[in-house]
Amino acid sequence: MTFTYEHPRPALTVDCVVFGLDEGDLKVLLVQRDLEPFKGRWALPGGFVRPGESLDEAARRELEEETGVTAVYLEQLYTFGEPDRDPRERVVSVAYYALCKLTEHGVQAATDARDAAWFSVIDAPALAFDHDHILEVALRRLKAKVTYEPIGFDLLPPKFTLSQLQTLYETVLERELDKRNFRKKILGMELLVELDEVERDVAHRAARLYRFDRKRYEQLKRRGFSFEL
Amino acid sequence: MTFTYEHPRPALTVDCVVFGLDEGDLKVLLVQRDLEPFKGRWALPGGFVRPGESLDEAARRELEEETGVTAVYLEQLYTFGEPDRDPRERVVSVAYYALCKLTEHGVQAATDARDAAWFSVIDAPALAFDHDHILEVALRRLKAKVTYEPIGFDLLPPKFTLSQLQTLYETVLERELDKRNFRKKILGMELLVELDEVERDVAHRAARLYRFDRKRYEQLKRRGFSFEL
DNA sequence: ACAAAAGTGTTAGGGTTACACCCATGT
DNA sequence: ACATGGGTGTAACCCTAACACTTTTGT
Repeated sequence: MTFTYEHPRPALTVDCVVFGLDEGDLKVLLVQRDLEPFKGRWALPGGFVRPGESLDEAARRELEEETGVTAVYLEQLYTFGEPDRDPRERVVSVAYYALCKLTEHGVQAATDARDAAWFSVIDAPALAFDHDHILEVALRRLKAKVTYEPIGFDLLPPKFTLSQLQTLYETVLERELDKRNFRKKILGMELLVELDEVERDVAHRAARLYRFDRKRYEQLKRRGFSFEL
Repeated sequence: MTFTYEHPRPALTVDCVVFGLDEGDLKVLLVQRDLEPFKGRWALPGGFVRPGESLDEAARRELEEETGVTAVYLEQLYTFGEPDRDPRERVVSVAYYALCKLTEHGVQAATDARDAAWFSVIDAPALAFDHDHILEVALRRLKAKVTYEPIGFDLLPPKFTLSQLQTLYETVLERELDKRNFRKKILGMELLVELDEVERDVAHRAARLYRFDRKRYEQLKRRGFSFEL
Protein backbone atom coordinates (compact mmCIF):
# COMPACT_ATOMS: atom_id res chain seq x y z
CA MET A 1 0.00 0.00 0.00
CA THR A 2 1.22 3.46 -0.79
CA PHE A 3 0.48 6.66 1.10
CA THR A 4 0.65 8.99 -1.85
CA TYR A 5 -2.11 9.95 -4.25
CA GLU A 6 -2.00 9.20 -7.91
CA HIS A 7 -4.53 11.16 -9.84
CA PRO A 8 -4.51 13.62 -12.71
CA ARG A 9 -4.18 17.08 -11.22
CA PRO A 10 -5.52 20.38 -12.40
CA ALA A 11 -3.20 23.34 -12.15
CA LEU A 12 -4.01 25.61 -9.19
CA THR A 13 -3.90 29.38 -9.24
CA VAL A 14 -5.08 32.30 -7.12
CA ASP A 15 -6.62 35.46 -8.59
CA CYS A 16 -7.28 38.73 -6.79
CA VAL A 17 -10.04 41.26 -7.28
CA VAL A 18 -8.61 44.39 -5.70
CA PHE A 19 -10.98 47.26 -5.04
CA GLY A 20 -10.00 50.84 -4.41
CA LEU A 21 -12.00 54.01 -3.99
CA ASP A 22 -11.33 57.19 -5.93
CA GLU A 23 -13.81 59.80 -4.71
CA GLY A 24 -17.17 58.56 -5.93
CA ASP A 25 -15.70 55.93 -8.15
CA LEU A 26 -15.13 52.28 -7.30
CA LYS A 27 -12.05 50.96 -9.05
CA VAL A 28 -10.52 47.58 -9.68
CA LEU A 29 -6.87 46.80 -10.22
CA LEU A 30 -6.04 44.96 -13.45
CA VAL A 31 -2.87 43.77 -15.15
CA GLN A 32 -2.24 43.45 -18.84
CA ARG A 33 -1.26 39.97 -20.00
CA ASP A 34 2.01 39.71 -21.89
CA LEU A 35 1.62 36.03 -22.81
CA GLU A 36 -0.85 33.94 -24.75
CA PRO A 37 -3.62 33.12 -24.30
CA PHE A 38 -5.42 36.45 -24.12
CA LYS A 39 -2.15 38.28 -24.77
CA GLY A 40 -2.71 42.02 -24.40
CA ARG A 41 -6.03 41.60 -22.61
CA TRP A 42 -6.56 42.89 -19.12
CA ALA A 43 -6.92 40.34 -16.36
CA LEU A 44 -7.06 39.98 -12.62
CA PRO A 45 -3.65 39.78 -10.96
CA GLY A 46 -2.83 36.24 -9.91
CA GLY A 47 -0.68 33.21 -10.49
CA PHE A 48 0.29 29.74 -9.40
CA VAL A 49 0.21 28.53 -5.85
CA ARG A 50 3.64 27.41 -4.71
CA PRO A 51 4.30 24.19 -2.82
CA GLY A 52 4.96 25.49 0.66
CA GLU A 53 2.53 28.38 0.89
CA SER A 54 -1.08 28.63 1.99
CA LEU A 55 -3.71 30.00 -0.38
CA ASP A 56 -3.89 33.29 1.49
CA GLU A 57 -0.14 33.66 1.30
CA ALA A 58 -0.18 32.91 -2.41
CA ALA A 59 -2.81 35.59 -2.99
CA ARG A 60 -0.87 38.24 -1.09
CA ARG A 61 2.39 37.31 -2.77
CA GLU A 62 1.00 37.36 -6.30
CA LEU A 63 -0.72 40.64 -5.67
CA GLU A 64 2.43 42.25 -4.40
CA GLU A 65 4.62 40.79 -7.14
CA GLU A 66 2.36 41.78 -9.98
CA THR A 67 1.14 45.16 -8.84
CA GLY A 68 3.17 46.34 -5.86
CA VAL A 69 0.01 46.58 -3.80
CA THR A 70 0.00 45.31 -0.24
CA ALA A 71 -3.73 45.21 0.37
CA VAL A 72 -5.21 45.83 3.76
CA TYR A 73 -8.18 43.52 3.65
CA LEU A 74 -8.00 40.18 1.87
CA GLU A 75 -10.63 37.49 1.91
CA GLN A 76 -11.26 34.33 -0.05
CA LEU A 77 -14.13 34.79 -2.46
CA TYR A 78 -14.90 31.59 -4.31
CA THR A 79 -13.15 28.84 -6.22
CA PHE A 80 -13.74 28.64 -9.94
CA GLY A 81 -13.19 25.28 -11.54
CA GLU A 82 -15.17 24.86 -14.73
CA PRO A 83 -13.16 22.41 -16.85
CA ASP A 84 -12.88 24.79 -19.82
CA ARG A 85 -12.22 28.08 -18.10
CA ASP A 86 -8.65 28.06 -19.41
CA PRO A 87 -8.33 27.17 -23.11
CA ARG A 88 -5.07 25.28 -22.67
CA GLU A 89 -5.79 22.87 -19.90
CA ARG A 90 -7.62 22.43 -16.66
CA VAL A 91 -6.88 25.26 -14.23
CA VAL A 92 -8.72 25.74 -10.97
CA SER A 93 -8.54 29.21 -9.50
CA VAL A 94 -9.12 30.23 -5.91
CA ALA A 95 -10.32 33.82 -6.16
CA TYR A 96 -9.77 36.43 -3.45
CA TYR A 97 -11.04 39.93 -3.11
CA ALA A 98 -9.12 42.71 -1.48
CA LEU A 99 -9.67 46.28 -0.37
CA CYS A 100 -6.98 48.88 -0.33
CA LYS A 101 -6.53 52.58 0.26
CA LEU A 102 -6.04 54.20 -3.13
CA THR A 103 -4.57 57.25 -1.44
CA GLU A 104 -1.58 55.13 -0.43
CA HIS A 105 -1.19 52.70 -3.32
CA GLY A 106 -1.74 55.53 -5.77
CA VAL A 107 -2.73 55.04 -9.37
CA GLN A 108 0.73 55.98 -10.55
CA ALA A 109 2.64 53.90 -8.03
CA ALA A 110 0.77 50.80 -9.11
CA THR A 111 0.88 51.59 -12.78
CA ASP A 112 4.64 51.58 -13.10
CA ALA A 113 4.94 48.19 -11.44
CA ARG A 114 4.43 46.14 -14.58
CA ASP A 115 1.37 46.92 -16.67
CA ALA A 116 -1.05 47.40 -13.83
CA ALA A 117 -3.79 50.01 -13.77
CA TRP A 118 -6.95 50.97 -11.98
CA PHE A 119 -10.28 50.84 -13.86
CA SER A 120 -13.72 51.98 -12.84
CA VAL A 121 -15.70 48.82 -12.23
CA ILE A 122 -18.55 50.24 -14.30
CA ASP A 123 -16.50 50.57 -17.48
CA ALA A 124 -13.83 47.96 -17.08
CA PRO A 125 -12.71 46.33 -20.34
CA ALA A 126 -13.63 42.76 -21.27
CA LEU A 127 -11.28 40.57 -19.28
CA ALA A 128 -9.30 37.41 -20.01
CA PHE A 129 -10.57 33.93 -19.06
CA ASP A 130 -13.70 34.02 -16.87
CA HIS A 131 -12.42 37.06 -15.01
CA ASP A 132 -15.49 39.13 -15.90
CA HIS A 133 -17.53 36.61 -14.04
CA ILE A 134 -15.16 36.59 -11.07
CA LEU A 135 -15.31 40.37 -10.90
CA GLU A 136 -19.09 40.24 -10.90
CA VAL A 137 -19.13 37.76 -8.03
CA ALA A 138 -16.65 39.87 -6.10
CA LEU A 139 -18.74 42.97 -6.56
CA ARG A 140 -21.85 41.21 -5.34
CA ARG A 141 -19.96 39.97 -2.28
CA LEU A 142 -18.54 43.41 -1.54
CA LYS A 143 -21.99 45.00 -1.69
CA ALA A 144 -23.38 42.44 0.70
CA LYS A 145 -20.44 42.51 3.06
CA VAL A 146 -20.14 46.26 3.60
CA THR A 147 -23.64 46.26 5.06
CA TYR A 148 -22.88 43.83 7.86
CA GLU A 149 -19.15 44.16 8.48
CA PRO A 150 -17.20 47.39 8.88
CA ILE A 151 -14.82 46.65 6.04
CA GLY A 152 -15.55 49.86 4.18
CA PHE A 153 -12.97 51.63 6.32
CA ASP A 154 -10.25 49.70 4.54
CA LEU A 155 -11.10 51.66 1.41
CA LEU A 156 -10.58 55.02 3.12
CA PRO A 157 -7.52 56.75 4.49
CA PRO A 158 -7.04 56.37 8.25
CA LYS A 159 -8.56 59.79 8.85
CA PHE A 160 -11.73 60.59 6.98
CA THR A 161 -14.80 62.79 7.09
CA LEU A 162 -18.34 61.53 7.53
CA SER A 163 -19.13 62.70 4.03
CA GLN A 164 -16.35 60.56 2.61
CA LEU A 165 -17.70 57.60 4.51
CA GLN A 166 -21.20 58.28 3.26
CA THR A 167 -19.98 58.63 -0.32
CA LEU A 168 -18.20 55.30 0.04
CA TYR A 169 -21.42 53.55 0.94
CA GLU A 170 -23.37 55.35 -1.74
CA THR A 171 -20.79 54.33 -4.32
CA VAL A 172 -20.54 50.69 -3.32
CA LEU A 173 -24.25 50.18 -2.75
CA GLU A 174 -25.26 52.30 -5.74
CA ARG A 175 -27.98 54.13 -3.87
CA GLU A 176 -28.30 57.43 -2.07
CA LEU A 177 -28.40 57.72 1.67
CA ASP A 178 -29.94 60.42 3.84
CA LYS A 179 -27.23 62.54 5.42
CA ARG A 180 -28.81 63.01 8.84
CA ASN A 181 -29.91 59.43 9.20
CA PHE A 182 -26.53 58.17 8.09
CA ARG A 183 -24.70 60.27 10.65
CA LYS A 184 -27.10 59.40 13.42
CA LYS A 185 -26.69 55.71 12.76
CA ILE A 186 -22.95 55.56 12.26
CA LEU A 187 -22.16 57.81 15.23
CA GLY A 188 -24.64 55.90 17.35
CA MET A 189 -22.56 52.76 16.92
CA GLU A 190 -19.69 54.44 18.75
CA LEU A 191 -17.13 52.92 16.44
CA LEU A 192 -15.68 56.23 15.33
CA VAL A 193 -13.27 58.42 17.22
CA GLU A 194 -13.75 62.12 16.64
CA LEU A 195 -10.34 63.68 16.08
CA ASP A 196 -9.19 67.20 17.01
CA GLU A 197 -8.53 67.80 13.39
CA VAL A 198 -10.36 69.00 10.30
CA GLU A 199 -9.97 68.71 6.56
CA ARG A 200 -7.47 70.99 4.84
CA ASP A 201 -7.36 72.79 1.50
CA VAL A 202 -11.05 72.72 0.78
CA ALA A 203 -12.93 75.68 -0.67
CA HIS A 204 -15.64 75.56 1.96
CA ARG A 205 -16.15 74.86 5.62
CA ALA A 206 -13.69 72.16 6.68
CA ALA A 207 -15.22 68.93 7.92
CA ARG A 208 -14.24 67.14 11.09
CA LEU A 209 -12.01 64.08 10.73
CA TYR A 210 -12.72 60.72 12.31
CA ARG A 211 -10.95 57.40 12.54
CA PHE A 212 -12.34 53.90 12.85
CA ASP A 213 -11.77 52.33 16.26
CA ARG A 214 -11.04 48.72 15.38
CA LYS A 215 -10.21 47.72 18.95
CA ARG A 216 -13.60 48.94 20.08
CA TYR A 217 -15.31 47.08 17.27
CA GLU A 218 -13.68 43.78 18.22
CA GLN A 219 -14.73 44.41 21.80
CA LEU A 220 -18.34 45.19 20.93
CA LYS A 221 -18.51 42.24 18.56
CA ARG A 222 -17.51 39.88 21.34
CA ARG A 223 -20.39 41.28 23.38
CA GLY A 224 -22.86 40.42 20.62
CA PHE A 225 -22.95 43.74 18.82
CA SER A 226 -23.33 43.44 15.09
CA PHE A 227 -22.56 46.13 12.56
CA GLU A 228 -25.52 46.83 10.33
CA LEU A 229 -26.06 49.56 7.82
CA MET B 1 7.19 29.22 -26.17
CA THR B 2 4.82 26.63 -24.84
CA PHE B 3 1.14 27.00 -24.02
CA THR B 4 1.09 24.55 -21.14
CA TYR B 5 1.89 25.23 -17.54
CA GLU B 6 4.72 23.57 -15.72
CA HIS B 7 4.42 23.92 -12.02
CA PRO B 8 4.24 21.59 -9.05
CA ARG B 9 0.60 20.80 -8.47
CA PRO B 10 -1.21 20.09 -5.25
CA ALA B 11 -3.79 17.31 -5.33
CA LEU B 12 -7.34 18.66 -5.50
CA THR B 13 -10.30 17.19 -3.66
CA VAL B 14 -13.85 18.13 -2.76
CA ASP B 15 -15.39 17.48 0.66
CA CYS B 16 -19.05 17.74 1.60
CA VAL B 17 -20.66 18.76 4.86
CA VAL B 18 -24.15 17.31 4.57
CA PHE B 19 -26.74 18.48 7.05
CA GLY B 20 -30.00 16.74 7.84
CA LEU B 21 -32.68 17.38 10.41
CA ASP B 22 -34.03 14.72 12.75
CA GLU B 23 -36.75 16.35 14.83
CA GLY B 24 -34.95 18.83 17.04
CA ASP B 25 -31.54 17.49 16.18
CA LEU B 26 -29.20 18.80 13.49
CA LYS B 27 -27.18 15.97 11.99
CA VAL B 28 -24.18 15.66 9.75
CA LEU B 29 -23.34 12.79 7.44
CA LEU B 30 -19.93 11.18 7.98
CA VAL B 31 -18.03 8.27 6.48
CA GLN B 32 -15.54 6.02 8.16
CA ARG B 33 -12.14 5.91 6.53
CA ASP B 34 -10.87 2.47 5.53
CA LEU B 35 -7.39 3.64 4.51
CA GLU B 36 -4.49 5.37 6.16
CA PRO B 37 -4.01 8.06 7.19
CA PHE B 38 -6.70 8.39 9.85
CA LYS B 39 -7.84 4.83 9.14
CA GLY B 40 -11.01 4.09 11.10
CA ARG B 41 -11.66 7.76 11.87
CA TRP B 42 -14.81 9.47 10.72
CA ALA B 43 -14.46 12.06 7.99
CA LEU B 44 -16.47 14.19 5.61
CA PRO B 45 -17.44 12.40 2.43
CA GLY B 46 -15.32 13.57 -0.50
CA GLY B 47 -12.65 12.66 -2.98
CA PHE B 48 -10.62 13.67 -5.96
CA VAL B 49 -11.84 15.96 -8.68
CA ARG B 50 -11.77 14.22 -12.06
CA PRO B 51 -10.41 15.79 -15.22
CA GLY B 52 -13.59 16.56 -17.09
CA GLU B 53 -15.92 17.56 -14.28
CA SER B 54 -16.68 20.86 -12.62
CA LEU B 55 -16.21 21.25 -8.87
CA ASP B 56 -19.96 21.16 -8.26
CA GLU B 57 -20.26 17.98 -10.27
CA ALA B 58 -17.39 16.42 -8.36
CA ALA B 59 -19.06 17.25 -5.05
CA ARG B 60 -22.38 15.73 -6.09
CA ARG B 61 -20.72 12.65 -7.51
CA GLU B 62 -18.55 11.96 -4.49
CA LEU B 63 -21.47 12.45 -2.18
CA GLU B 64 -23.62 10.01 -4.09
CA GLU B 65 -20.85 7.44 -4.50
CA GLU B 66 -19.81 7.44 -0.88
CA THR B 67 -23.15 7.78 0.85
CA GLY B 68 -25.97 7.25 -1.65
CA VAL B 69 -27.31 10.71 -0.81
CA THR B 70 -28.50 12.96 -3.61
CA ALA B 71 -28.68 16.23 -1.73
CA VAL B 72 -31.20 18.89 -2.56
CA TYR B 73 -29.20 21.98 -1.83
CA LEU B 74 -25.48 22.14 -2.52
CA GLU B 75 -23.29 25.19 -2.26
CA GLN B 76 -19.59 25.82 -2.25
CA LEU B 77 -18.38 26.72 1.22
CA TYR B 78 -14.70 27.54 1.22
CA THR B 79 -11.42 26.19 -0.07
CA PHE B 80 -8.95 24.87 2.46
CA GLY B 81 -5.34 24.84 1.40
CA GLU B 82 -2.98 24.95 4.35
CA PRO B 83 0.18 23.18 3.19
CA ASP B 84 0.12 20.61 5.99
CA ARG B 85 -3.55 19.77 6.19
CA ASP B 86 -2.84 16.31 4.79
CA PRO B 87 0.12 14.51 6.39
CA ARG B 88 1.22 12.82 3.15
CA GLU B 89 1.45 15.65 0.72
CA ARG B 90 -0.13 18.88 -0.34
CA VAL B 91 -3.88 18.50 -0.84
CA VAL B 92 -6.20 21.42 -1.46
CA SER B 93 -9.84 20.77 -0.72
CA VAL B 94 -12.82 22.67 -2.04
CA ALA B 95 -15.47 22.21 0.63
CA TYR B 96 -19.20 22.20 -0.05
CA TYR B 97 -22.15 22.11 2.27
CA ALA B 98 -25.41 20.42 1.46
CA LEU B 99 -28.86 20.14 2.92
CA CYS B 100 -31.04 17.10 2.52
CA LYS B 101 -34.33 15.73 3.73
CA LEU B 102 -33.53 13.06 6.30
CA THR B 103 -37.04 11.65 5.88
CA GLU B 104 -36.08 10.58 2.38
CA HIS B 105 -32.39 9.71 2.68
CA GLY B 106 -33.08 7.90 5.93
CA VAL B 107 -30.40 6.99 8.41
CA GLN B 108 -30.58 3.33 7.46
CA ALA B 109 -30.53 3.90 3.72
CA ALA B 110 -27.35 5.90 3.99
CA THR B 111 -25.73 3.61 6.50
CA ASP B 112 -25.65 0.54 4.32
CA ALA B 113 -23.95 2.37 1.49
CA ARG B 114 -20.41 1.95 2.81
CA ASP B 115 -19.72 3.05 6.35
CA ALA B 116 -21.77 6.20 6.34
CA ALA B 117 -23.80 7.44 9.31
CA TRP B 118 -25.55 10.50 10.64
CA PHE B 119 -24.21 12.19 13.78
CA SER B 120 -25.60 15.01 15.85
CA VAL B 121 -23.42 18.00 15.14
CA ILE B 122 -23.17 18.69 18.85
CA ASP B 123 -21.56 15.37 19.71
CA ALA B 124 -19.84 14.40 16.48
CA PRO B 125 -16.58 12.47 16.97
CA ALA B 126 -13.17 14.01 16.32
CA LEU B 127 -12.71 13.95 12.56
CA ALA B 128 -9.84 13.17 10.22
CA PHE B 129 -7.63 15.88 8.71
CA ASP B 130 -8.95 19.41 9.33
CA HIS B 131 -12.53 18.25 8.92
CA ASP B 132 -13.52 19.46 12.40
CA HIS B 133 -12.61 22.92 11.27
CA ILE B 134 -14.50 22.55 7.99
CA LEU B 135 -17.58 21.38 9.86
CA GLU B 136 -17.34 24.41 12.12
CA VAL B 137 -17.16 26.78 9.17
CA ALA B 138 -20.09 25.04 7.51
CA LEU B 139 -22.18 25.34 10.64
CA ARG B 140 -21.44 29.03 10.92
CA ARG B 141 -22.40 29.52 7.29
CA LEU B 142 -25.61 27.56 7.67
CA LYS B 143 -26.66 29.62 10.68
CA ALA B 144 -26.07 32.83 8.81
CA LYS B 145 -27.65 31.70 5.58
CA VAL B 146 -30.95 30.38 6.95
CA THR B 147 -31.73 33.87 8.23
CA TYR B 148 -31.54 35.56 4.84
CA GLU B 149 -32.31 32.82 2.30
CA PRO B 150 -35.17 30.34 2.47
CA ILE B 151 -32.92 27.29 2.36
CA GLY B 152 -34.30 25.78 5.54
CA PHE B 153 -37.08 24.20 3.53
CA ASP B 154 -34.56 21.84 1.98
CA LEU B 155 -34.16 20.24 5.38
CA LEU B 156 -37.88 19.49 5.69
CA PRO B 157 -40.19 17.14 3.81
CA PRO B 158 -42.21 18.80 1.03
CA LYS B 159 -45.24 19.09 3.31
CA PHE B 160 -44.61 20.36 6.81
CA THR B 161 -46.31 22.02 9.74
CA LEU B 162 -45.48 25.47 11.02
CA SER B 163 -44.23 23.90 14.24
CA GLN B 164 -41.78 21.76 12.31
CA LEU B 165 -40.57 24.85 10.53
CA GLN B 166 -40.21 26.73 13.79
CA THR B 167 -38.35 23.83 15.39
CA LEU B 168 -35.99 23.81 12.42
CA TYR B 169 -35.05 27.43 13.00
CA GLU B 170 -34.77 26.97 16.73
CA THR B 171 -32.47 24.00 16.18
CA VAL B 172 -30.22 25.62 13.62
CA LEU B 173 -30.05 28.99 15.31
CA GLU B 174 -29.84 27.52 18.80
CA ARG B 175 -32.36 29.93 20.28
CA GLU B 176 -36.05 29.90 21.02
CA LEU B 177 -38.57 31.77 18.94
CA ASP B 178 -41.96 33.10 19.89
CA LYS B 179 -44.70 31.02 18.30
CA ARG B 180 -47.11 33.81 17.44
CA ASN B 181 -44.47 36.15 16.14
CA PHE B 182 -42.89 33.40 14.09
CA ARG B 183 -46.18 32.49 12.43
CA LYS B 184 -47.13 36.08 11.78
CA LYS B 185 -43.80 36.75 10.12
CA ILE B 186 -43.50 33.61 8.04
CA LEU B 187 -47.11 33.69 6.84
CA GLY B 188 -46.82 37.40 6.13
CA MET B 189 -44.15 36.67 3.54
CA GLU B 190 -46.69 34.76 1.48
CA LEU B 191 -44.17 32.11 0.57
CA LEU B 192 -46.14 29.23 2.00
CA VAL B 193 -49.12 27.52 0.45
CA GLU B 194 -51.69 26.28 2.93
CA LEU B 195 -52.68 22.75 1.94
CA ASP B 196 -56.06 21.08 2.43
CA GLU B 197 -54.35 18.51 4.53
CA VAL B 198 -53.35 17.96 8.12
CA GLU B 199 -50.85 15.85 10.03
CA ARG B 200 -51.71 12.21 10.66
CA ASP B 201 -51.11 9.79 13.50
CA VAL B 202 -50.44 12.33 16.20
CA ALA B 203 -51.82 12.02 19.70
CA HIS B 204 -53.21 15.53 19.76
CA ARG B 205 -54.86 18.05 17.50
CA ALA B 206 -53.50 17.62 13.97
CA ALA B 207 -51.66 20.60 12.55
CA ARG B 208 -52.24 22.06 9.10
CA LEU B 209 -49.66 21.22 6.43
CA TYR B 210 -47.94 23.78 4.23
CA ARG B 211 -45.53 23.69 1.34
CA PHE B 212 -42.89 26.19 0.27
CA ASP B 213 -43.77 28.02 -2.94
CA ARG B 214 -40.41 28.30 -4.63
CA LYS B 215 -41.80 29.85 -7.82
CA ARG B 216 -43.36 32.62 -5.80
CA TYR B 217 -40.11 33.21 -3.95
CA GLU B 218 -38.15 33.59 -7.19
CA GLN B 219 -40.80 36.01 -8.42
CA LEU B 220 -40.77 38.13 -5.27
CA LYS B 221 -36.97 38.12 -5.18
CA ARG B 222 -36.85 39.59 -8.66
CA ARG B 223 -39.11 42.38 -7.43
CA GLY B 224 -36.65 43.21 -4.67
CA PHE B 225 -38.17 41.21 -1.85
CA SER B 226 -35.66 39.71 0.52
CA PHE B 227 -36.27 36.87 2.92
CA GLU B 228 -35.36 37.80 6.46
CA LEU B 229 -35.95 35.95 9.66
C1' DA C 1 -61.68 14.14 31.65
C1' DC C 2 -57.20 14.75 30.67
C1' DA C 3 -52.95 15.52 28.10
C1' DA C 4 -50.68 17.69 24.37
C1' DA C 5 -49.94 20.61 20.93
C1' DA C 6 -52.60 23.89 17.57
C1' DG C 7 -54.04 28.13 16.82
C1' DT C 8 -54.97 33.08 17.55
C1' DG C 9 -54.45 39.54 18.77
C1' DT C 10 -53.04 43.33 21.11
C1' DT C 11 -49.99 46.65 23.00
C1' DA C 12 -45.74 49.14 24.11
C1' DG C 13 -41.42 50.43 22.69
C1' DG C 14 -37.56 51.08 19.53
C1' DG C 15 -35.81 51.89 15.25
C1' DT C 16 -36.28 53.70 10.54
C1' DT C 17 -37.57 57.13 7.40
C1' DA C 18 -38.64 61.53 5.58
C1' DC C 19 -37.69 66.12 5.65
C1' DA C 20 -35.22 71.85 5.58
C1' DC C 21 -32.57 75.24 7.33
C1' DC C 22 -28.54 77.72 9.32
C1' DC C 23 -23.35 77.68 9.72
C1' DA C 24 -18.50 78.08 8.62
C1' DT C 25 -15.05 78.86 5.30
C1' DG C 26 -12.63 80.18 1.08
C1' DT C 27 -12.87 82.89 -3.13
C1' DA D 1 -21.52 88.62 -1.05
C1' DC D 2 -21.73 84.30 -2.69
C1' DA D 3 -20.97 79.50 -3.41
C1' DT D 4 -20.09 75.14 -1.36
C1' DG D 5 -20.58 71.61 1.49
C1' DG D 6 -20.89 70.98 7.01
C1' DG D 7 -23.71 70.21 10.48
C1' DT D 8 -28.08 69.62 13.12
C1' DG D 9 -33.69 67.71 15.29
C1' DT D 10 -38.34 66.16 15.06
C1' DA D 11 -42.49 63.62 13.96
C1' DA D 12 -44.94 59.73 11.62
C1' DC D 13 -44.70 55.17 10.75
C1' DC D 14 -43.51 50.41 10.95
C1' DC D 15 -41.68 46.48 12.74
C1' DT D 16 -40.44 43.82 16.74
C1' DA D 17 -41.07 41.76 21.08
C1' DA D 18 -43.63 40.39 24.90
C1' DC D 19 -47.33 38.01 26.46
C1' DA D 20 -52.00 33.83 27.75
C1' DC D 21 -55.88 31.61 26.75
C1' DT D 22 -59.19 28.70 23.95
C1' DT D 23 -59.61 24.83 20.57
C1' DT D 24 -59.04 20.35 18.77
C1' DT D 25 -57.96 15.63 18.95
C1' DG D 26 -56.51 11.15 20.73
C1' DT D 27 -56.15 8.25 24.73
